[in-house]
Amino acid sequence: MHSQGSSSRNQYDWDSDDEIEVFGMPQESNVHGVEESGSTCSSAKNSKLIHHFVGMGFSVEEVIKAIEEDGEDNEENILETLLTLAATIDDPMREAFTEPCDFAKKSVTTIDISDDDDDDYGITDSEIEEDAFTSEKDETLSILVNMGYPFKEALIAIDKCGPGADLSDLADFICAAQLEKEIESHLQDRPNRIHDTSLHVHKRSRDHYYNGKKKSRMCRKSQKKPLEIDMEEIELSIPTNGFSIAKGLYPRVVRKIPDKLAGPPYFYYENVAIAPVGVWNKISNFLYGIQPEFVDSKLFCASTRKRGYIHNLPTENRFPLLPIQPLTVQEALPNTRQWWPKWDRRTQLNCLLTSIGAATVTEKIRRDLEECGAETPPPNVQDTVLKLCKKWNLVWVGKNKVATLEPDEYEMLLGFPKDHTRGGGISRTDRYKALGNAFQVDTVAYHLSVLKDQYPNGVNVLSLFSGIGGAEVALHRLGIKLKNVVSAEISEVNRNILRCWWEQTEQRGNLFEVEDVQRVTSEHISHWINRFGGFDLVIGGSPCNNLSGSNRVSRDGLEGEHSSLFYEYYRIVNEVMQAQR
DNA sequence: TAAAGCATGAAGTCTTGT
DNA sequence: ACAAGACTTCATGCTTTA
Repeated sequence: MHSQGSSSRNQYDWDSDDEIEVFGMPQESNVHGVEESGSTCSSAKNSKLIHHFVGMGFSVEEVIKAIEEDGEDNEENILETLLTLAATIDDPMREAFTEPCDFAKKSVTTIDISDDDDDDYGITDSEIEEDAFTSEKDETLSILVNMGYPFKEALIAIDKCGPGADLSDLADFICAAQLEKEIESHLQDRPNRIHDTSLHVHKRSRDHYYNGKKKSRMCRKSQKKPLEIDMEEIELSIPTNGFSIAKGLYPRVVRKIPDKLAGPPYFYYENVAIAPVGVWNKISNFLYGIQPEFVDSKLFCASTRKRGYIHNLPTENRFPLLPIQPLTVQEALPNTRQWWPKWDRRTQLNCLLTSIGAATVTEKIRRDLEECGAETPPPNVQDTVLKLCKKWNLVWVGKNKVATLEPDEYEMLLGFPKDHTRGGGISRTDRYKALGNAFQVDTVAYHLSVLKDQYPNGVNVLSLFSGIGGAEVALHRLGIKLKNVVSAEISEVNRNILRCWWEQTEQRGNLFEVEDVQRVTSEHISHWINRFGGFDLVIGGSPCNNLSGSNRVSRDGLEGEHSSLFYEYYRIVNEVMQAQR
């Protein structure tokens, strides 16, 4: 092997003389979340209204005030009042909350990297993210989330009680809201919840699986210890793939990692939640029987992204990236707010895919709306327009005018630095593709946050199917130093993106690039382990091409041409686990 | 020739109603 | 408990344009 280019980068050249089979579609990850949060309002209609407007990004106080002013029957006036309030009141909290992530403020001193020196990375205590804790709201939010409370519910509690409120009051507020919701749901579908007290995960119904989680969360306050599932009792057959994500449970993992797998080295695997029947079951069986954690990124940003994660990381004491991203489209893309018609009740976007809608779609919408002339289009037109908007993730950018998202909006929503995928000879089409395949950074970072305390001096990472470097960006934003990163990525444009980011952020560690995971041999792995003293984390999401519902042509399941690369992930993880345990 | 534009459903999950 | 309808999806491949 030889190194080339910058001194901080080594290019491994396995075999110089043969062609490369092109596979590979990287990945990224995500999450999901709480659908609705508790409300304290007594009137059902009032409560619904409050939810609606809070979902749009207004604070509970503002909404209540507006409802009192305009009455609960006049939604249009309420919205106007709220918009007026938002425009006139200079709310530092809101500003802090909606401020786009600032990635460019790190002052990193440049330190020479020596390829030959494996031990001295010249890493000093970093000031990364130091000034992110500027807002009291952010800090309070962070503490609450650390305590295990859902973002959205914590957010509403802070809005309601004020950021300076006593933590116990905030916690009480959240618990009360959760309890209220729980009771409500029990009353509504009691038959499905009879088996709550038994935690046998092998029940065939998704509801039962979730009920177990729900119970554990609900009881957390009175009984600190989370419910644990005895691995012996788990039949490792996952009932179905979907896992009823819309139930909106915050990621709370009840599964217990067997002792043999607990502790480093850690691995982290990601793929689409809604895969063909049996796929997750199989993946789970390969990855040591660990159950997937299904999460929807809508808890962490303004767009949905339902993904499953299998890992052996601890789940206690996770914390989110700061600043927290806006959770509504209207906050994330403030310029659209004034054009958002009241009959379009979307507050979050659907999944960001690898391609965008055609101009004919937005043109049709414009024409349809102009033709009906009225300020409020008739229900059938509303219906047609809404369906298209949801299908193609369109946002309002003018009167009767919708538009597809721009690549930089993809970047922001997914938690990447602005212009992360811009320039360097990359086409717009490729940007959409790369971003559509990427991790949602905030989501993955939430899971990886537990590594920060454990590795104050940094981590050695084996990053498979790296894509545009979602894992690396997540670790970096967490302030976890990257000592040695071996990154396998088949796409040259993606490798270029990661390398540019690596250099641009002045990483002090070493980046090793590998083109094809299939070329990674046991010898390579042994070599790296010897050289670095072992990997701390093996992370990656194997290609989802053949799993995704968007694929109309070759949704062939885990054995598909691209998705079968999962077995490469397993092979490599397994080698690392064997070698380091 | 590379990039952009565009049309192409089915498989599951989730919701709602009975 | 069940059925029917509503809803969403890390995409592919052909055609057109620059």
